[in-house]
Amino acid sequence: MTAMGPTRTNPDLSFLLDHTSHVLRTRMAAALAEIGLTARMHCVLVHALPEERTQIQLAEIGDMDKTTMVVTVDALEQAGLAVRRPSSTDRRARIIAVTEEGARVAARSQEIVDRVHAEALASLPDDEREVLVRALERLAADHLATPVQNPRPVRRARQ
Amino acid sequence: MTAMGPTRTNPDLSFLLDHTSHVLRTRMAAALAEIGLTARMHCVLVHALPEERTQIQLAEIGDMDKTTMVVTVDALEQAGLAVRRPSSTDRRARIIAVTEEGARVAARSQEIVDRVHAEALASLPDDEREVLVRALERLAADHLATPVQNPRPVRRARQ
DNA sequence: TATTGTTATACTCTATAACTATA
DNA sequence: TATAGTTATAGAGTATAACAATA
Repeated sequence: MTAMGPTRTNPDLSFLLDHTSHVLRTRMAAALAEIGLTARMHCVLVHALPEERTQIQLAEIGDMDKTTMVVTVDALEQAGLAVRRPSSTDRRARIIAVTEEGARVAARSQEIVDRVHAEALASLPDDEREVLVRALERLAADHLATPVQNPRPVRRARQ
Repeated sequence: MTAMGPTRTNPDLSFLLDHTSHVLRTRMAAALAEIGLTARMHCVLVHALPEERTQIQLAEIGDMDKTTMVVTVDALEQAGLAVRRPSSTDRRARIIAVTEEGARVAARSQEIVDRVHAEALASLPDDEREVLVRALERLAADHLATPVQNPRPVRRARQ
């Protein structure tokens, strides 16, 4: 959200992407909160629904750490939307099984997500809408596909 | 970075904006780190340069908290790029004055910012590039102008 | 030895609260 | 009373380390 410079000839792509993604995220969080979900809970729910998937597989899909997945699945279990089931093929792994209530909620949350996206896109002229999505998909697939590794802080062993 | 759903008919605008803004941010951080700057330091530097501005004014421009501005200005002072000067009109306020070295660095950092943006935009076809920027500007100005206030956690007084 | 999931916690980031000096 | 800037720190988020069970 930091304005990267006052130049008017060069569009501030950083600001535009940061601002729009941030505001859309707040809108999405508010809309999903109405049915008691976070974006992560929604993500896990909809990807656990069509196929038997383990926590690690769901973590990869949602680009979460496995420890973040633990708390997300905890929240889904507490809400009665999913349960951990032992995998039949790997006794270390847990399948995340969506409950009936979870499936109903997932349908509603996907409607909410689609509606929030559609509302944003509907605010654009038809021609801009299509090109925006195509250009973002191109950036995400090519030039802005992979994060650059920035130097991380060291982490000491726990006492 | 959480995929919002598997629907192929509805583009996942959340993912596209989150992913592209995140990756661009890592590229920008890496590029600016080569001359010892963070994005915030760059932002304060370039906006302090053309005009006498106080910390509060710079905080508003960069959408930072005033406490975040304190540490950012601390970093600029330690790097010898800016100094705090008392305002001649308000003895509470501090003008952030950019040093000569700071002005040189600001010119270089603005080049870096423009280059990183230009590289991203150059990866798109000409027609997509223009429309992408126009559509993002429209979203940032209209439908995605203002963050929605999500319920905040309470904060107790310190002991 | 490597991997899944878990717990505990170190670390960062952000912003609130409290404070001083001044308006 | 309100505001600019500062300090201290609460709280959230994230991710690393260590571990148990299993591959």
